[in-house]
Amino acid sequence: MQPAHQTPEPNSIIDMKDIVALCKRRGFIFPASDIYGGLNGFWDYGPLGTELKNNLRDFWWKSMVTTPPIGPDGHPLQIVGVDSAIVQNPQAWVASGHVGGFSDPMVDCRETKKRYRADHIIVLIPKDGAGSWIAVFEDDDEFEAKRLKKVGKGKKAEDFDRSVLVDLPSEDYAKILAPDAKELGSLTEPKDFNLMFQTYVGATASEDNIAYLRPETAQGIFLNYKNVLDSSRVKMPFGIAQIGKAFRNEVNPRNFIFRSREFEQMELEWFCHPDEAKKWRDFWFEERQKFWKACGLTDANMQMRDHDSDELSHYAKEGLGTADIEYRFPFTYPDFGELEGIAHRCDFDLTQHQQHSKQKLEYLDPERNNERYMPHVIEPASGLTRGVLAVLCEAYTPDDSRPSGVYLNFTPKMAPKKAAILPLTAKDGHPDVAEKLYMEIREHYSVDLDIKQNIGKRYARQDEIGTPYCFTIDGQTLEDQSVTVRERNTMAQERIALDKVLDYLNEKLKI
RNA sequence: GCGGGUGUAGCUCAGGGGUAGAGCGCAACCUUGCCAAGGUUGAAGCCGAGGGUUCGAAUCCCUUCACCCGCUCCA
Repeated sequence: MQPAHQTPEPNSIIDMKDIVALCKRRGFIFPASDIYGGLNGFWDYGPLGTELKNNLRDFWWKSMVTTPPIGPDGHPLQIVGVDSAIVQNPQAWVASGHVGGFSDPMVDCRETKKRYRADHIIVLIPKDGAGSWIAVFEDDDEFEAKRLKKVGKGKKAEDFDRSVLVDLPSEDYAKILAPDAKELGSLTEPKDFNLMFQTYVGATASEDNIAYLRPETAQGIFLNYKNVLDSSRVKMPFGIAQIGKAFRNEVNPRNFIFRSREFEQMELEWFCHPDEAKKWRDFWFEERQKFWKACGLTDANMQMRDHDSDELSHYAKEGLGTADIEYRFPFTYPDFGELEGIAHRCDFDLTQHQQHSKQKLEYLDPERNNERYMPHVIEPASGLTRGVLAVLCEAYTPDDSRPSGVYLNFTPKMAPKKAAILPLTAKDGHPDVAEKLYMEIREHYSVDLDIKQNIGKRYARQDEIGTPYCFTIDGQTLEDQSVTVRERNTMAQERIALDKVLDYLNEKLKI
């Protein structure tokens, strides 16, 4: 049976422009260097955005490091934190594969304006030397067959030699027919797009002192793996967590803070015996979904997706692969966008660093008859700033029935302001009582005191910034020492005792 | 990086070769008192930035920056 009224699916009707506008209007997120016209791919967090981001960050840290979850065997997990430098010895990035592999050669087609990965284009070279060279895509037989039929002049696949585009000298480009082009020689020379930001250490800029801003926080953990083992009493299995900024010189930053050039990551590297990798991968799959749900994200907008084998990273080619927790952002709707990746990195990173640094990084396990092994790593890696965006999108709730037209349905844990204290009028002693209450509550929670204008406007303002509770002092307060509590989502009110306000908040914010 | 669109007060927008307007918001005061009420007064933009044409440009031209959409890209 169909429901009488089809409610629209969550996030299907939200326009990102409205969220961006609200974020700027209310002080969540601004374009970086706004007064100079902004800078593509960079964003600043305003007063409320900073609170929101810190709430998410602190919750992650608490659930990972301060009070880690109970493991499958019933014991609490051991997880410690680090805060590593953004600039590291450049050799670290050679070992991690970022210096060599973090750049893609790209070619543009002057005719069709399309852009291709040069290392994914195969050129068919006629064995008899006659006719044009035909560019096709790697591993796309269907396209190749179609293309041959159209421009192959009767030749068959076996009449051609094959070469990857990047292996051909540039003087041959004039003979090549681009994948979607009609004319020969429309491809530009390959250009490298290195996604790592470069800088120079020291006052002089030269090849000798090039350094990079970290493109991920994960390597800072691997670099400190030995230090942590030697200085703290962790033993296998254990985790090292880090939250911090990372930088990627994205070709094309898009979608508000979803893909920006400077962003924040929350990463856990979970080290374990290779035989236990699967157990822990499955554990973290479950655990991480619980986390995002506790942040307010709903099942309807979340999905788990295993990476296809061809999209796996260099470190995850072997092993159990990678799965993403994806969120259905308004701009990806009805599809989903990555929020967190849970990867089995095998022993790739530690092995690489052991080779490049010549330091022994194997683990000597006294609980396994002194077995020496390179631990495997399960990595739940999420974007803090992406998380902020997901939480914002989830919270954004258009509602024509209320004056603000919209409210932010944050969970109390995420809400930048936990409560507002509002005297009904600016006289009759209401402000005095309100101020006294405010002085009490502000010791415990981030709370607003607002006396300006009429009560409706103040409720509307609090709705727009997602404050879950408003306490209002009115005439009755002076008679019986009670206040009203207005709950944001329902707009329903109840009366509670003035001296029970803090208890009320404690109770509501406990979860 | 390519194509298309946009860029005028905090926000949403109108206008348009002779040195800027509205609504909302904001500030103050009066009135009201439980969901953006009414009134008075006021602050706030030199029209994204740079250059050019012109006696004169925010309005025309060029360049550039940012944002949005589509492609591309996202180790």
